[in-house]
Amino acid sequence: MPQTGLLSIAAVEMETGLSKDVLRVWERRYGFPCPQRGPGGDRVYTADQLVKLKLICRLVDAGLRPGRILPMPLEALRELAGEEPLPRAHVNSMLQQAMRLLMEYRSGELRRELNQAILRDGLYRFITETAAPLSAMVGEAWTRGEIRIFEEHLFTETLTIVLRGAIAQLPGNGRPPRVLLTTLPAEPHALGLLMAEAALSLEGADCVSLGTQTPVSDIAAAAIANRSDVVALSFAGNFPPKTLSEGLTALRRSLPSQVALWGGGAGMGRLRRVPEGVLRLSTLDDVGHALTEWRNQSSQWSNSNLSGGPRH
Amino acid sequence: MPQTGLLSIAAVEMETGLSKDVLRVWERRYGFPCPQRGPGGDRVYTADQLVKLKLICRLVDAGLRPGRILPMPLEALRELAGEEPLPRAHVNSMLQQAMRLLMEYRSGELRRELNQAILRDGLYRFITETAAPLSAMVGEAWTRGEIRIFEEHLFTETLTIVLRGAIAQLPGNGRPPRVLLTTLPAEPHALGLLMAEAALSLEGADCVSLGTQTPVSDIAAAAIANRSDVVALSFAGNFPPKTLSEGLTALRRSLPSQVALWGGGAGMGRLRRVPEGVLRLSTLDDVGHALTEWRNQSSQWSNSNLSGGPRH
DNA sequence: ACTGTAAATTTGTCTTGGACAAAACGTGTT
DNA sequence: AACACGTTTTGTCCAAGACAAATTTACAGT
Repeated sequence: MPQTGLLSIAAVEMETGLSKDVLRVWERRYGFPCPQRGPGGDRVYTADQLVKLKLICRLVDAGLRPGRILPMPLEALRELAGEEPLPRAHVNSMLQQAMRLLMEYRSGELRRELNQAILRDGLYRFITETAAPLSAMVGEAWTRGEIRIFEEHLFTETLTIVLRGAIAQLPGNGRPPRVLLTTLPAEPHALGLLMAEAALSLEGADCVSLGTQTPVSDIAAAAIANRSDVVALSFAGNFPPKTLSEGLTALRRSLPSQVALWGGGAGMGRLRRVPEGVLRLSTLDDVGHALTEWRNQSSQWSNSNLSGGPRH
Repeated sequence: MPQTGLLSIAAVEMETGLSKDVLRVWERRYGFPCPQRGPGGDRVYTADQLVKLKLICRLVDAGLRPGRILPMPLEALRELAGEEPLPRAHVNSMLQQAMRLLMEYRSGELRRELNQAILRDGLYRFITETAAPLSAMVGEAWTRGEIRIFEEHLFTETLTIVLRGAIAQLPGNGRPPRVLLTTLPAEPHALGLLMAEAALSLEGADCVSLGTQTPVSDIAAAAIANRSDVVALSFAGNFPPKTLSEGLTALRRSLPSQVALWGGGAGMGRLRRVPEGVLRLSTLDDVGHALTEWRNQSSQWSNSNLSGGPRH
């Protein structure tokens, strides 16, 4: 059925991150999205409604209230979005070149270009100035419908190869802290995690990654088995804030108190209040700071106190 | 509040992966899980119920039916999980050693051991005799409850690093055919795909991977954009056969007829009838055969016929 | 004995309309 | 301004029912 451009409520949930409950209650209260119905009375959404919903999600994420913007026509929303202070940072020629290669499906050249950028700028600047902005650009381009899913997949795969290659070449001397990296079960995106791992490994931290989507209780068990000093989680921008907050709180409770809990990624930045005992890393630069901070506090603790370590 | 080990329905959804709807309908139909209620009538689950639920999830994944096992007491479930008839015959010392390292959380040593195995046996024998059987063993051990999810994650991550490293070191001279690798949207497992990519790259094929979970229409679009000669899909053993069959048929229709369609993995082996125009690769050995076959037919075609290439 | 078809069962997802608590907002007071 | 207090907004949860797809079972025809 998806060939016709029509979507079930489950598909819309997947695409937008809005729960079925929210989609239904918005329809009941504000009259949008008001989908057609299939033969069984089930909701069938159009591609246009999906586009508008995604735009609404962006605006809600930006702080606007659903009750205000949901009844508005698409034009008004576009205008609002246009007025949005666009963090469309400096788009240098390197990024544009990469986007062009991607859209022309020249993945081999893209990979070479990225690897060359690492050698030219160093891994740290590559991550902060190329990889991260490029990922954001690709995500936005997909939201705006400028590229197709398979191009986004190809980009993800290419950048993954490049980053993994770079990480593999690092000495891996295994200085403290021991960091356990993963994501919560609702977060399947691995790129942010990989960038964090690269940044941490670069500073000589002893990283172990579990990949994506590890249940909370398993993260805690793994942290203990691994004798981790730090658990680091990554959240994409569309991660539901409530789920995020609850997940972090639950994990903080399950974790021994001497194990620090760090959270990063765009989803983390969107959070109003960070749960107690959790350190927010707003940007990739914060990763380095947090590491230095941890090491300072750690040496203090080990000099003056026998038990435990830094809390966060 | 959950300091007492009590969980909301959302928390259980996150831990188990079962949707709220499923949790409610199971309770209604089978009487389990039957949580206490909070002040507002909302469900409050205990840690014990969560443990039993996770065990049930494993058994359901293994093919047992919810209606049969949900009314059973915990003891009977444990027995079932242990009894699972899985007589794993040929287990050489290398595999046992790897399993031991994994269960003792010595991931660094595991990685070294695996890399050493590549050098000792060669990449091809490593894939067929170590990586593939080991993946199966880990999957079974998880089904039987002998290892926890995070250990399975750690294994997947470690093997991924090793395989990606090996692939990166291959020359990548890009001889035909051009192969596009990915999985259907319902298949999130990447290891099988990675092993296939390694086997194909080893034979000098020109591989491009889209990672996992690409929609059918996007696979077709990508194959055209990439000028692929072959599209290769991978399916884990628990992949629903009906979905598999329909997915392959739909993809075969969307794909230009001169593009071959190959399917591999345990899920593929379970299929009774392979859709027309699809080549089944039952084992990893078949990958090499299929490649040789394709190249033979391809040279015949290009000598005797201007249009198209081999069909499968 | 095998195979294919038809009926019966199982199972996950979707539906409606109501209810509630936490968060955000607005207002008045110190 | 800063703080406490009602008010509105908003996301999540609930119940019980319905349905279609997937699976199992039963049955007929080679």
